[in-house]
Amino acid sequence: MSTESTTIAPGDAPASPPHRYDARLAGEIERRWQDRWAAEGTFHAPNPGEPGSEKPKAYVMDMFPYPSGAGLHVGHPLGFIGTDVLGRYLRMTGHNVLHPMGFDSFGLPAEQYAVQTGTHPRTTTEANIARYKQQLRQLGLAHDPRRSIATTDVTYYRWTQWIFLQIFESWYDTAADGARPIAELVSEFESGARPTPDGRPYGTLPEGERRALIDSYRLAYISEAPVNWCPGLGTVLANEEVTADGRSERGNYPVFRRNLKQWMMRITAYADRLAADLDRVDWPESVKAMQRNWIGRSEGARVRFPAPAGEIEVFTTRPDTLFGATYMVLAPEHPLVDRLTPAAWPEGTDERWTGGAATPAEAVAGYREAAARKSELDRQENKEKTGVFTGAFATNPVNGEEVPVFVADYVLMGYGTGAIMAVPAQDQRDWDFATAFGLPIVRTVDPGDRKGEAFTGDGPAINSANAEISLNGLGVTEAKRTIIDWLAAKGFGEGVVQYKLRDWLFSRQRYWGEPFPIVWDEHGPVGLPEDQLPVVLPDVDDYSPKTYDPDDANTEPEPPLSRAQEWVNVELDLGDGVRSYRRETNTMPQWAGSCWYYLRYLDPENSERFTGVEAEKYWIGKEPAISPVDPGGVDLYVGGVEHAVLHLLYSRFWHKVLFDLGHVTSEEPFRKLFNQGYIQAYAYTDSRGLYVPAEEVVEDDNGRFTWNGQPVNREYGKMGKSLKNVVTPDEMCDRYGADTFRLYEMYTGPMEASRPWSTRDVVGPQRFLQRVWRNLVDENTGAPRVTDVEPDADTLRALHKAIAGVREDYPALHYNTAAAKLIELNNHLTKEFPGGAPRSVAEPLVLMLAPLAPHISEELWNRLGHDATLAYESFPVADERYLVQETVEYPIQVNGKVRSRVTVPADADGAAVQAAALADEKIVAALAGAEPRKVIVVPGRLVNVVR
RNA sequence: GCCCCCGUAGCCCAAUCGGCAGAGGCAGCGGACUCAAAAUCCGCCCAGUGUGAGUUCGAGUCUCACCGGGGGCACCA
Repeated sequence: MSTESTTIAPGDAPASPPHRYDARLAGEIERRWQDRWAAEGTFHAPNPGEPGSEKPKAYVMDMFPYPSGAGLHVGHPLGFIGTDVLGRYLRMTGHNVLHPMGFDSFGLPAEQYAVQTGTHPRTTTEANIARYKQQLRQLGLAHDPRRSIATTDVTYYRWTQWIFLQIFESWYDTAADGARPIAELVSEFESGARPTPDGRPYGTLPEGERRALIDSYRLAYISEAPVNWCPGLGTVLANEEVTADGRSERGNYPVFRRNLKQWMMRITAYADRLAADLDRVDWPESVKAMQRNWIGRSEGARVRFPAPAGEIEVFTTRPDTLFGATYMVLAPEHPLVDRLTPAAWPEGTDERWTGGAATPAEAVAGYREAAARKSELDRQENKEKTGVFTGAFATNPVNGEEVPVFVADYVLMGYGTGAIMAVPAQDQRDWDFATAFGLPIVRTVDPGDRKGEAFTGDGPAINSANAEISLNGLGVTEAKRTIIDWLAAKGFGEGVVQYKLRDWLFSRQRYWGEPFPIVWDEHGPVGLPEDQLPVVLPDVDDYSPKTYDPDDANTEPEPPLSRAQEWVNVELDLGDGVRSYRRETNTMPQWAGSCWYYLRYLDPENSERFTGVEAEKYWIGKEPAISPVDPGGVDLYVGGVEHAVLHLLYSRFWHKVLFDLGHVTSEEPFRKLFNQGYIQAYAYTDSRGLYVPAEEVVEDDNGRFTWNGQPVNREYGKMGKSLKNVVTPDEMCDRYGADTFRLYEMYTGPMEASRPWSTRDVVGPQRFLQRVWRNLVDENTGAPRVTDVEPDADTLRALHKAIAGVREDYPALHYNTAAAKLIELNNHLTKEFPGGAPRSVAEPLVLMLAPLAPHISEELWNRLGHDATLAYESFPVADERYLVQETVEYPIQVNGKVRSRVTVPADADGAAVQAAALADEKIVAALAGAEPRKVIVVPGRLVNVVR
């Protein structure tokens, strides 16, 4: 009864052919080549002077990641793969390519984990970096492993501290329009070339005063500035760490605006250059626009209005409307308010102006208190104009009118002078206030038919003349120029440029950041000499800052380092004998390390200098051949648009300081910037609104989504653990291999486009690689199956068309279309050469595939008989002969609609094409004997007959 | 409220200077292979470009308005 059973038990199902390119074989190939690249140092980029550096260089770089505990998901490597493809292509076209990777490893999560568990942040950070490196390695990225840096490395942050000292020991010389060493400023004061503010000789000033004077010039300085103080977290926060309703993003604690002593960086000194030099870099217009907007350059005038308590200075962009200034407003915090306020209300004060208070002082105090209590949210949502009269008047300098002075919170202390001249006729905010308070409105620009609102457009000036000057009839631009000249001549004001940009709050009350290379004596901060660097973070028992009752605004930040008393109190000899100092206990913000890492990659082992002089010139020096105003910088910097302003602006600022001081030759850090899109993902919620595993959701025939049979809601957005829709590169490498994963990410769309992740679609790229493999390798034996047959003309045309196309697409970062062209070529091989591809086509195909799918390409190249890596092989070059067609098929349109086609020799001239078109029988029929009115022949494209 | 970007087959995406709307992939359908299925292979189907005007011999592409989506800024004088 027993028979040979042909039933195959599950588990040993007939395996696919032993040498089929599947996930298992891909994995084996990938690990083997990754090991070989590492062992041979394939991607080591030589520095100037080393063999290989004579080639043209290319510096391609990613925004480095923060190594979080969650590891990478499939969205993170998109840009990394994109730069890798470009780098590999450039290497094969004869470039010396630098493609490094590092880690932005200071940061809050490791510190918070330390607070919770007592684990040193360095332990967590290093474990996370190790995991990131492993995840990145499996993707086959051609980084130079010798140049990997982390901002938390002591050998790195030593130089972050050094750069801080450069900034601290400099001042901005507006005459020279650049930073200079502070020692030169001291010399100017000492010699008397530069007088002190009150004229006393510098040498006669007490030391404390001399120090304070010099400190007030430094590019890094201590300031008592309004900051976001969060007692619940025990730290000050950057603006972007505070939510719109005035709470901390992390922990949701109240945040208070408080004046606290903090380190600031004088980025405002560079506002003009930061704005102007945007014209010299190759960046997306949107990012340039955001930076310009952030810097907020506006041209206008300062005008002084005489008042009993002193002049009130205002900034206005519309000095042409001065004759329409009918009142003034000071910000509630304006220092002049108290002096202006008289003891009693003037006779006949409008009741709407007093806020119901008996005296001006009372009204002002009440209003200030109310304004301070208002949350950011109130101010944003409630734009109704409020304010009180100070009881004082000032004099409009153009017409001698007495105008009332108000306090109102729609004027901000932080912009301009904190005071405005109000011109209700030409400013809607002033119009609203004037209407609410019954103030006069005088039109000074002819508004045409517009009534009942401010007119902010251009038009002829009216009502704008005094005994000496008349603006009447002038347009806005002309009127501005005229009145500024008059104001300057009379000493009432002058034209100025104003910026929205503020100085950069640079200190944080945290543990896991760079310590400042600063100690304090009785007079203030002292920069440590270079030989005392690095200042190493001390070990502490408690990593948390002192926290307080979240609602208690009247508390002071106490950084974690301040408790390390034996570290804080030091005896040092800084040149005048051993003395006692206290170390600065704040740490730097996370932006510090990322401000200059692109410089350290150039020369990571340098222990004498932050980066090598020659290396800087070689990799990022100015290249006048690109443009006469080329500022230098990284050739391509790829990252997300979320860093459009802060990181990129801070980095540009530091770079310009280093340039001014002669430490670098380039003027910008990043010559070309590219924002990659995001991989997004669907997430699904059940009827209770809880997220369900996205992987398990299915779509039914009606297009509805269900999970375990129950209907679920689909949302589209980020990938995240809490959304239960994370897909990791590790999973993809296991299921398909890294090459398939790389190809999928590059193939689904152009680099700049955001797009949904779709695991289902990954089989497409996998099938393609499988087909390439099968065309070149026998799936049963693993032996190459290329032939030595001469390819036919069609095949050569297909090959060279692909080469020409791919050579255009790679450098333009159009990887999706490059891949399509390779698929097309491979499809041609599949169809025409079922017995194996001709070697003369197979080899260029492999080389062209290599940037996108490097492991399989290396393996194929090897099996085709080449021992060396293909990383330095020459990229195929198209032969023009195969790109020209012998004949061209012209579509023939009649009135723009295609009616027929004719095929003519490719070298036929316009007349011949026209003759052939008009002779076509369908066209003859369409014309029905009539003469065409016009015939348009577009060479190589089409013919359009107009009847 | 202001500014910027994007809307092309069921889905992801192509389309030089304005010149035949389709390169490629996914899904779907049919077939080959298989006892069967998976995998693999071959073939096929599918939109007139968000809407409405305008310029043009000709518009996905240029202009204007509107609709939808995304992003930035938001009392910055």
